[in-house]
Amino acid sequence: MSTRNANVCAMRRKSLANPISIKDIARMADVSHSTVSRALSNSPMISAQTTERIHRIAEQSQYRASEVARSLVTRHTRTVGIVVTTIADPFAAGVVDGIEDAATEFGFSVFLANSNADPEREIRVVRSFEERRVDGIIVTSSRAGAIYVRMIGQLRIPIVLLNNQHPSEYVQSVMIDNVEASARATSHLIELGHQNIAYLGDRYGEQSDTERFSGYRHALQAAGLCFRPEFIVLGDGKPEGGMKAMAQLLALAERPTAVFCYNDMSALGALRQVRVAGLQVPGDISLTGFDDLYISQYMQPALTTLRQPMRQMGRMAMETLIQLLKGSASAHSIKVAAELVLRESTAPPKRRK
Amino acid sequence: MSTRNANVCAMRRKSLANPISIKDIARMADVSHSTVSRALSNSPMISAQTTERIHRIAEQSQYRASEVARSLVTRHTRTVGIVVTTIADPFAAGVVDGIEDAATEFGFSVFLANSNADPEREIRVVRSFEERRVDGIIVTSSRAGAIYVRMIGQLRIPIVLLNNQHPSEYVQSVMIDNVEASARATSHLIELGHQNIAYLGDRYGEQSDTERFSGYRHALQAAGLCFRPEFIVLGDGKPEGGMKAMAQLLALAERPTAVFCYNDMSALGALRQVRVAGLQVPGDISLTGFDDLYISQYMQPALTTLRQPMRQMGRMAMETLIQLLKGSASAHSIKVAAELVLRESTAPPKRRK
DNA sequence: CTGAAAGCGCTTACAG
DNA sequence: CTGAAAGCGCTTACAG
Repeated sequence: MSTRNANVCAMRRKSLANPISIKDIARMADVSHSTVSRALSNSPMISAQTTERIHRIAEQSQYRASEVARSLVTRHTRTVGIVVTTIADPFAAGVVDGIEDAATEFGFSVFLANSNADPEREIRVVRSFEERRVDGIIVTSSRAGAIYVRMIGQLRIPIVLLNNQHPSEYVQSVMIDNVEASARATSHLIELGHQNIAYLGDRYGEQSDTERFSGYRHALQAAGLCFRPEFIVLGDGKPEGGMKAMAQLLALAERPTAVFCYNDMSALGALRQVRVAGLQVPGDISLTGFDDLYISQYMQPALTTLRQPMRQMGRMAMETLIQLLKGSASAHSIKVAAELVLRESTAPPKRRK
Repeated sequence: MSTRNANVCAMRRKSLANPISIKDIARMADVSHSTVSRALSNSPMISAQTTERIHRIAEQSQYRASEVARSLVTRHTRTVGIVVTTIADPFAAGVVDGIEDAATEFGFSVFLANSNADPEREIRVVRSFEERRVDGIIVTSSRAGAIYVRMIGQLRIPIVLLNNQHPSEYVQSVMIDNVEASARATSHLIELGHQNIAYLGDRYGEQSDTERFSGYRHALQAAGLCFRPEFIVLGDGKPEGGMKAMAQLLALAERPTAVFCYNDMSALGALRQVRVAGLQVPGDISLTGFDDLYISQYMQPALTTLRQPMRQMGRMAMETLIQLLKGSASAHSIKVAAELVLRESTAPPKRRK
């Protein structure tokens, strides 16, 4: 680098690194920096006149108060840390959208971090949030085990878990009511006249899978329908796995007439596989999903599914956190009900027995 | 609240607000806090012995260095602010995923904020980022006008724009090459034998729409095909608008045999509308999209589209920012090529003229 | 109503 | 190799 370039760089760096401070504007206004600080926060201690004058000067000189300096003395940062598996997952994105909305409303900024489903990375992320001195943490759909939850319980930072594995009793959480919802969707299928209903689950042993499966079984049992092990088939929560699992179902001597899918992504794959096999939904097979992703209403046929109110859930998590920060006691665990959204992918079976 | 509760709250607050500091561990180790600071950053000035001892003590006492205090003295925060329209948009989510990945790699944390396409809110967001003293800002797909871009150009914080309206020459940017890509997709349709190709655009006057339309026209012109105004129809970038726009096309006396859609979401709606009309894709009409969202490969039929490498683009934006921070000059504007992904939604027209 | 002083938790010259 | 001192940009008792 030439000397001239080096100089330019140095100048540039300097200008970048030295925003104007409270002292600068104190000098301009010919008052102490305490007065500036008070005026800028509209303290009643300062005369209306000086307050206004200082505001004007601050405005003109494009002054931006340093939140980092302020945080050091106030001992809070007005930030939240959010950890998601990956923000590319539409469910996570919906939740974060809701959190961000509420956070902004309360004057908080949000740190976002992906765990990539890697427990070690998740721990590093939480650690970095501690160092950033976030006021609170929200973790979404973490699969990190019970050990980790205990660790997190010992955290000195308030935390709220959203749709997490093993929320434990030590932390606040907001969870979708999986078993109730799944039972409802299964009952819907039964009421339509289906007797051979399959469950297309998730092979990764998610707690949500266990719960949804449980709701499915309850509904079957309540209706006096027998449980058929060959109707239980496992995907991976994504279209790819849904296709493979559906292929297994289609290969059966006696095919189910309806399939309850673990989530919408699985249902998308299942639907595709049915088509590949030259069959129709819901003509030959009815399909239900879980989540109600934005695209599900545009699937062909539009998907009947259980709607998780992602944005509201995110909002609730943020609001719970705010309560925690204020020290007011609030519900330990919020269960939210999914809404059954009836669309085109479910219909009565072709021939009743 | 009872007195007892109040006490509990006070204790709790205290424990939350007072993490252990460098002074505490200095006391434990019986050294000065300067020594602790140096040992913790593995300064060669400190003996291996003391360094190790201090590390052990810090570990045991769960010490977490305060990034906020550190930031105050080092004058950088190792944070980036990202502004997206809404993180619920799958394109934004993909980009943020890439940014986050690269950021973590470089030891940066990311602040995320939604602008909700509201210029005022966008300005507030940027302002809050300034106060947070972020080291840099990345703005994705902002529609905020040229005035705003100028304002942002005067910002003392390095900024990089991704797929933005009017990037201007004052700021770094990474942009998809819309016109080249669109021309390629249109040419693909032409090579298949289509002569009546419609353009289903976006009514909000996005620059990307203008550019994609331009690529479409270039390709038509290069092939000597005449441009038909009635084949230009406007959606809203979402399935809903795609449906309506496609309905207009289907109502035409002479229907197009292929439709180039502004983006995948529009194509999803268009596809649905074709189905509603009892027609087939690609049998009766070929369809192409833009983006290659995750779901596009699972559409029925799988969508032929132009792939924007969202994660890589996010990564590039972050890397550009890092370069900027290091003061090294880098390309002003990076143009990235979209990849034409051939799938099932395009085929030769039924009857050639 | 205003100012001087102390302090938040670090880093980093400056001494020794 | 280690420590005392100054300072980053704020807020907030304490005086006047």
